[in-house]
Amino acid sequence: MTIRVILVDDQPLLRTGFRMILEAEPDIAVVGEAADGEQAVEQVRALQPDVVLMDIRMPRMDGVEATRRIAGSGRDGENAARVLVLTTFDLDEYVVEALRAGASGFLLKDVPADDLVAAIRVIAEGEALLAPSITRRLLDMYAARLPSAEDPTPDTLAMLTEREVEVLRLVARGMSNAEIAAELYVSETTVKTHVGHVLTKLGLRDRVQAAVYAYESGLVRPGAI
Amino acid sequence: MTIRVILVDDQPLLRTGFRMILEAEPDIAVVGEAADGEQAVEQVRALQPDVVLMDIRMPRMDGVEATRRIAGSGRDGENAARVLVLTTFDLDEYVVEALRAGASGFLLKDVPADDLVAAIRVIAEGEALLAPSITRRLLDMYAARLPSAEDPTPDTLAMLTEREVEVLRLVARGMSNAEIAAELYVSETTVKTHVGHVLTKLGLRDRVQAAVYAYESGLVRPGAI
DNA sequence: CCGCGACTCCGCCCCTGGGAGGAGATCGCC
DNA sequence: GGCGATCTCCTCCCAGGGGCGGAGTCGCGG
Repeated sequence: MTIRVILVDDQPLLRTGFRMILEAEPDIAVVGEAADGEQAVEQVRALQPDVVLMDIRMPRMDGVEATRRIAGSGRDGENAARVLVLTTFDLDEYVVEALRAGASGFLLKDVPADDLVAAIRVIAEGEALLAPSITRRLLDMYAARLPSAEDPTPDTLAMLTEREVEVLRLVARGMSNAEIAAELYVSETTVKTHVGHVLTKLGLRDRVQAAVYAYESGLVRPGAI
Repeated sequence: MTIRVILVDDQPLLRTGFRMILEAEPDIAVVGEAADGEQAVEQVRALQPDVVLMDIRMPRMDGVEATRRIAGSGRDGENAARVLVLTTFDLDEYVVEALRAGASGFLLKDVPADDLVAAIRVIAEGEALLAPSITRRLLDMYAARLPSAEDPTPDTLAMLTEREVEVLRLVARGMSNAEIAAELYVSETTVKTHVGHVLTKLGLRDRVQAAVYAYESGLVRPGAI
């Protein structure tokens, strides 16, 4: 059971290099090459590979979009090709976008040949694999995102009184001062006071920013309405 | 420059096994052992290791909490020990919790000795590393989060023109009409027109509701700012 | 007891925001 | 060519939002 691989990179030399590395492995076969995203999508459709080695920076259609087309098609069709993304630098934007696009792996181009081959085998089995520096970044984002969700008290939010948080929640539901007043059985003036306090305490300008802050801080979250 | 490691597991036999594997490496030294979370935290404080090999299931204080204490202390103190979590099963809850707690790595206990040693070296360098099956799960969660953002078209949103969506995004970042105008190089009047169209098309009253809608529809999501 | 913080309420003033209504430019499609 | 959609810009109007200053009640803790 050989692993069918397609190489996608706009530099022919690089493709040749990878091909030589991979052809040396008995269980891996390079069945196709592509120089840009559009070709890649066509090749994948035509050749039904197991793994696509994808450069992220390419002309015509970039690697992210190509990854989306290829990996995304797995939802309807059964056997989608797994995409292993390669890049020279570990630029944030590309990493995040590629992973969201459904890539199964992400390696830097300076990866040792052994690691590349090992990565292809892992990915062909349906697992996933990231370069350590990227894993680290992912985990950082992961760790950074949740503290704010577990205890929705990112410092500044802790300065608000109970009532102010209550008002902020209602602001974040798009309610006007009058509506909030009716909801809380207080006068509109009182609501304005609370809103004012929230704004000054959080260093915000208007209720729109307050609503945004409520979502960003995790105080309210999508779907909770 | 040897890597100082502490082993944390409630099974003495397992600790001995790991110790034998690691002591065979010239650049790794096992400087301590602990049988539960509380001991682990003490040992880390006392011995200042580089890497903590942590079992996730333990009496007294579980691995997640211990990880939180150890990795979390890195925010104030400078050199926090990196935590490499080990587990028998790749149970979702533990994985997610441990990663959120700040673990730098996650491996299954059936990992080959070579891989374990390699993982410790990677983590000692400040990078991160996950078992492929866990990487896969992480990416799936990652990718699963986006589909709703890829087609942010809960019917009504589809009625907006490209420009209107663009304006809506900026409104959802708390920007005023004047700021949006500056950002898009158009007049404030134009922005007001677009905002007005967005409101009427979506059946909303003001820009606050528009911002809320942007979050609720998945057009923008927390953390994406 | 007195101070302090939280919550409540008032009036005044100004500015942003949003509605109404119109208009010119470009593009693509019939 | 004509038509619709999109994007752009304008004026007039006024209600709501937010800053500012002031003030009253309650409960807690020094």
